[in-house]
Amino acid sequence: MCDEPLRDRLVRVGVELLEQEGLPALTLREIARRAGVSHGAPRRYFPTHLELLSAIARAGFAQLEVAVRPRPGDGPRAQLATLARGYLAFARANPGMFALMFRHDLLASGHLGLRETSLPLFDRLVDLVAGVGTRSAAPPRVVAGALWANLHGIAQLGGWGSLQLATGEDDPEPLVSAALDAYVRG
Amino acid sequence: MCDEPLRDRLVRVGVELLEQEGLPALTLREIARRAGVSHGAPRRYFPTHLELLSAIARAGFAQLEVAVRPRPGDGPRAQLATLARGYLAFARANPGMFALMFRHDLLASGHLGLRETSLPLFDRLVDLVAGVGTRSAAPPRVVAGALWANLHGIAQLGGWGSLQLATGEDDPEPLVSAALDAYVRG
DNA sequence: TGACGCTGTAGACAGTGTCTACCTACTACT
DNA sequence: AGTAGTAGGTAGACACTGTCTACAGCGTCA
Repeated sequence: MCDEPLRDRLVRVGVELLEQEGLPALTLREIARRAGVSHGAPRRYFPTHLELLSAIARAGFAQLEVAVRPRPGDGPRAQLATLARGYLAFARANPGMFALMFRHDLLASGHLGLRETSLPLFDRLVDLVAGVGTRSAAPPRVVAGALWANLHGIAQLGGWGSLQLATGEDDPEPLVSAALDAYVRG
Repeated sequence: MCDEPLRDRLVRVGVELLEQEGLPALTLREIARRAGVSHGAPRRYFPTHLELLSAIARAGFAQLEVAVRPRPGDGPRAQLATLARGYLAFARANPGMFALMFRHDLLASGHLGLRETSLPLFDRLVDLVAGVGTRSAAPPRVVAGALWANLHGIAQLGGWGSLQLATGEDDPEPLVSAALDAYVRG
């Protein structure tokens, strides 16, 4: 039962460690320790710490993809709302993973798999925005970019309490509704 | 001419180092080296690395306040545009500083001076939003929060090229215009 | 003169990521 | 069957980090 490949085990242990202890605890040596191997072992599969973190982040993008998956039968507007609220809910439920996923200084930039997972997601957002119809003359791709940035900003600023402090509102939901209302037709 | 207090010199050297070498280079020991003192000296003024980084970030917020200062004689709409574009321009011109300012895990949370500088700035945004008039029924404070999150998301995602990759547009200006149009009256 | 703070030095410590030499078990070939 | 080769993991060194503690130089004031 212990025949799980070390490569997979390292990523799995990393995800767990990230959930339990947060991003600063996600050191190469601690991951190796929890996986029950020496600190040099990960090097066999991940030449550098960044590559291991990138693999963990890629697992996070896969989780995110599930979190924003539309429910069957929903129209474009409902799918868009699901995507937006799913994005925020994911960031709220997995703060460490969300922080890692967008810490580009920690990730091997251009790493295969990261852009592969996130770009199709954005394309889906573009399609939904185009399907619902925008309020501005800008092309759907630009509106989708602005909307994504808006959701991401809410997640980011909300994640460390800045938005709560500024607006006096603890729930990010009004902001999400405002963003959706601002960009797409009701 | 060398009578600049070490405390100020450390912050100044830190700001320069951040501009020149980026956030990862901003170690306590390197700052001390460039300030020409031993690595233990900063401890006299900043008990921990986080406190020194917080002081540097506070200098950054002061710079930001200047960057978004409205031009005299402008109406609320123009002031709002100046604030939005100034925020983006600052993030673009000072990527390292911008990254530090919002790396809450690196900053001493609740550090005096950080919230003191950023909250009045947000209040100004609220006033401008209220002055111009919003497109939604949400209170100005919520709209201002959503708009801030939007600008911040554009700055963040644009900073590492994700938005350019997604939208195919290199200039964030269309996104800023879209955000302003989406939230406030033209 | 002598005690006392203030300011900075120097070294130790545990922890990190990376690198290199080695060791072992298994595979494949002659 | 015997042996060479290799994949997979170990162990230790290295330079670097932030923190801590003991100590030295210096001015001030009683």
